[in-house]
Amino acid sequence: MAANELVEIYDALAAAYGPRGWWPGDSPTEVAIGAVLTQNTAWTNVERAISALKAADCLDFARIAALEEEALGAIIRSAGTYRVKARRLKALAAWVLARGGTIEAALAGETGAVRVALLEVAGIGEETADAILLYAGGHAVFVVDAYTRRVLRRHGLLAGGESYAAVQARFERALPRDVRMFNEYHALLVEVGKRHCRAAARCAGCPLGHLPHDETA
DNA sequence: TGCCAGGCCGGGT
DNA sequence: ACCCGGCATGGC
Repeated sequence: MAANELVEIYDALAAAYGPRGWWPGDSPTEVAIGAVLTQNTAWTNVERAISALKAADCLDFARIAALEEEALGAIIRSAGTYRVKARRLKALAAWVLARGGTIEAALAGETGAVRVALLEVAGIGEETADAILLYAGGHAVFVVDAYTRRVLRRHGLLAGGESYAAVQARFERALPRDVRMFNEYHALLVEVGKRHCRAAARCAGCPLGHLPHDETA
């Protein structure tokens, strides 16, 4: 890879799309809840569930902790896998309440330690943890998701099969450890992924045209 | 109309 | 240490 191909990709995407203003969500609480709801799920379905939570005045960890799991599931039904997600949101709510009662308090502290603690919550894996850390907590961790992998794979920068940690380390080694940039970079990868690299779509016309393409990836 | 979406977990090799 | 099925709605 050139001096820093990941920086070049960032520059190309930033030039094409500009600031994305991510994560969609008005508060750290909404961001964290959205991170769970969007697991393997299209964002349009998550939006409905978040609206329903707002309408029920339940976009709040104390309220979620107090809700019956079944009732919570009914509210977030449109997000899919709603029984699983109700359980996971309850687990996250319990975690938040045990760490001060607000997501801001729960996420305060040294990044590595908070990450380890988050990963202990049932239903919070590496990607969800990192999305919460970065977009709700302002921690400098790079979020690796399906779009990240697909875009890099299609442009020859990943072979496929690399671990989450390996992909993440590559970004974090190549880039300045900067919350703002990590935030923006992940958002840009999702944008280019949605426009040009969806599973059954093609990369034609994408801003990374200077790189090799493998549209079967 | 089937396949897919901004994963994660548990059980089986 | 992997690999796989289950979870489930709504859009194209």
